[in-house]
Amino acid sequence: MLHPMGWDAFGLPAENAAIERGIDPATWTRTNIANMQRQVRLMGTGYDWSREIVTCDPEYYRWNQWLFLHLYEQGLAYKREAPVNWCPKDQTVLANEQVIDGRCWRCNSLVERRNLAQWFLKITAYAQRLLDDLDRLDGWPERTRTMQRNWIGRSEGVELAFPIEHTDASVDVFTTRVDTLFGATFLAVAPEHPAIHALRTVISKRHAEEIAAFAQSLRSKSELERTSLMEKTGLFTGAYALNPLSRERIPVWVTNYVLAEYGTGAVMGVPAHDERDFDFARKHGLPIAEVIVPENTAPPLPPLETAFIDDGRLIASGDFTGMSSARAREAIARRLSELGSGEKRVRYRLRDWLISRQRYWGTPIPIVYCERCGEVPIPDERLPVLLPPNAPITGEGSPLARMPEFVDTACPRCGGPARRDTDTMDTFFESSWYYLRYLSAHDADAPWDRDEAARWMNVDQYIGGAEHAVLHLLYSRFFYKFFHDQGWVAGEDEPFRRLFHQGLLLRDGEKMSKSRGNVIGIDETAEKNGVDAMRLFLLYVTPPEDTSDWTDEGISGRVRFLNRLWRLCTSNERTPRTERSRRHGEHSASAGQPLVSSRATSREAHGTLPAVETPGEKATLRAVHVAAKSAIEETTSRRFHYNTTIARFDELLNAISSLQQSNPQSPVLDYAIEVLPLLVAPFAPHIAEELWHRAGHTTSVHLEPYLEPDESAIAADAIMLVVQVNGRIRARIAASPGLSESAALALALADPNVRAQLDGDEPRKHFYVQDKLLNLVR
RNA sequence: GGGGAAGUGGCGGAACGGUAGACGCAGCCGCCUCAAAAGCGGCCGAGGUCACCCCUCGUGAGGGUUCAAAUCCCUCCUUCCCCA
Repeated sequence: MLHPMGWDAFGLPAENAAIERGIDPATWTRTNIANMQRQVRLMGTGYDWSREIVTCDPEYYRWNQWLFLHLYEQGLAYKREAPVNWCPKDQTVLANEQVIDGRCWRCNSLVERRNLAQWFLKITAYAQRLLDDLDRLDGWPERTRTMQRNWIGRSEGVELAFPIEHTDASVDVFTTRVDTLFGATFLAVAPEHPAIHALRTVISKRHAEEIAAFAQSLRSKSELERTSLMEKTGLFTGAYALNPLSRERIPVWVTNYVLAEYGTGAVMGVPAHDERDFDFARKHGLPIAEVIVPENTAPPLPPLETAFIDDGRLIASGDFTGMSSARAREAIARRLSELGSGEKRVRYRLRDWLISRQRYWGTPIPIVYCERCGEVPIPDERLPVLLPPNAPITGEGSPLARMPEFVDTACPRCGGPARRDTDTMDTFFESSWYYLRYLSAHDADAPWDRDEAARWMNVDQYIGGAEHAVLHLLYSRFFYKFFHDQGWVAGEDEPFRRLFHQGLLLRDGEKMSKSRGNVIGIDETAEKNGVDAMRLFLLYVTPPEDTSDWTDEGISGRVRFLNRLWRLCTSNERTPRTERSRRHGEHSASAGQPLVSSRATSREAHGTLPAVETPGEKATLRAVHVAAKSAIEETTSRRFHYNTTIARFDELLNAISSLQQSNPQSPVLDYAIEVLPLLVAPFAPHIAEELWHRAGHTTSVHLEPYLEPDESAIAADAIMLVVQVNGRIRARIAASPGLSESAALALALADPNVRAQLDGDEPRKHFYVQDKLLNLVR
């Protein structure tokens, strides 16, 4: 098993520390990593630190650059102009989540949308594969797969052209509901749509000015505002388009709810059968033409109160009248294709991944701009392009752009003067492939070794927050498919076989955060309660997929558990080991040796079970093996509900306590106490190791095979048969296991309360669950 | 607005169609102690004159499927998440 640890170290927090407190991002990051690493180790985790990676280390990010260049070579990394969120004061782009109510999250100035040349990765080239392969990821939570499906957003429809009257121009629209084409009563285009330019010849100066002002007023609005929050508004352009099939003349409007960068930037307005178009048409007095009616509807039709968006049967649609929506979609698509006016198309909601950041603390993009050769990639052997130290980080504009010693360089192709790209990469770039770097953490010649990748990949169990469902987890899948296509990884082209989302840890019902001041100090809490108690508590409060709430009272229960464990194990030391061994010679290897010893397998090592005579002994032996079984099952099933396993440990201590009182000389007591450290070792590693050594062992408990649950110890030697009459419990009868159906029936019918409930009747039917329950039906 | 998940004692949670509330926290009673803490033992969903028998009700609300439902299905309410 490979269980490594590393640090996702580039990104904004380090840069903000530099801006706010003047600390060098590299120093700040190193200090934090050192402290966090110390705390991770303090918690008694078992990572392979020889494979530790740090993404801001040049030895790591040079491979970011290397991968970028290979993507570039394949045409999967490209630069183009794109509208971005731009803060005019800070002179930088902002991510969507950094724009709050249209304003910069930091300086509160109004954010503009600007066209800037940006680097993109062509994730859309993998859209269909990313979608299809979700079906195979059955080790992933269904909700995560659904989210990715929705994010990719495949839709099948028709792209068709509406010619603009009196011009050579036409406007393309995409629709999944081409069956409603005869109901189009207007054409809605984004105010930034390039066709607006072509309309110049047919629209008046007054209209043109209004449209320009309208576009300007929407410039700063985020997508969310325009499509959902704002009222749907628009302006008539003065131009008309022609419906390609009906040849009907429909007005062209600009609207705020159609986005230029989305789809074709224009939609056909069908008010009768689309809610947004319905609202818009009502507001602006546009006609509402019904062309789809529910099956079995006879005219006359009542006027529509809302849009009818379901499939139905076509009316008032020329040759297509009478067809079902499904048939009409096919027929109309075919006709449009014959006319050369449109084609069936598949579109995805997924957009290419914008990776440019005008920030300092990230991987420099390994491209230079040469006066003579243009855009030139840095050759592999000249990597890495190092991030220069002492950057002027002020929070305003790109720091790298203001560093001539970084920007001015020589063209790797012609040697002439050239300028470096001053953008850095989105930090999701490095997190999309780090899992492969663990395999060859110190390889100076390649990002990872192909043989190692063939041996280890893919990741058997991946654990991460649900907030990455459509970010990190989608990008990683895209990268891995690219690696697979390059032949760099073998086997399946999916990186993570099984995925588990852990929940958050809250405090007082709120997310722990420095600004709320409710963070628990790991050092102080460990000092006060001990690391083992912290570990047990975290596992015990909640199943790991749920959000947990840290409480100081809650942890006291685990402290008590550890104290009990300690007392039980150490009190037994009063009896000299040799004496005990002589007394219980049947299950100890030789006098003076621990009952449990280090051997190759659990079966050999933890060997023979002690003889059981009393119910208390049976219960204790059973509790030992039930606990072991729980620990193993929660692990192998990948359910990880160790809260139930720890409850089994509580029960075990309860059983041992009472056995200790009733039968202090019992060999089962010795056995249980011997294996206790072994059982709790993965959960409370420190106390387990100490108790293990105190019990006379000289090797680590953590190198020992886990206790193999013994089914004969788990099997109950007495059962309680629950007898129901008509589904209600009427008796509990003690019996021996292996009770036959007829014997169970006889026992039940002999019970006075059962007889009373049957009131002299014979049960008509009965249902028997072996050794558990008998339900009699009157 | 659409999609998804979840609602169980005072609290965190068990119970993957078969004894609802395991285990812990908090609380109450007792033992120990000069006393307290710790520890140990007991009680702890609601109700019927707790007689440690037995009965009734009870897993957000209402309906359904089933011999049997916290669990499966439908409607509604609430909360959270994702998307618009």
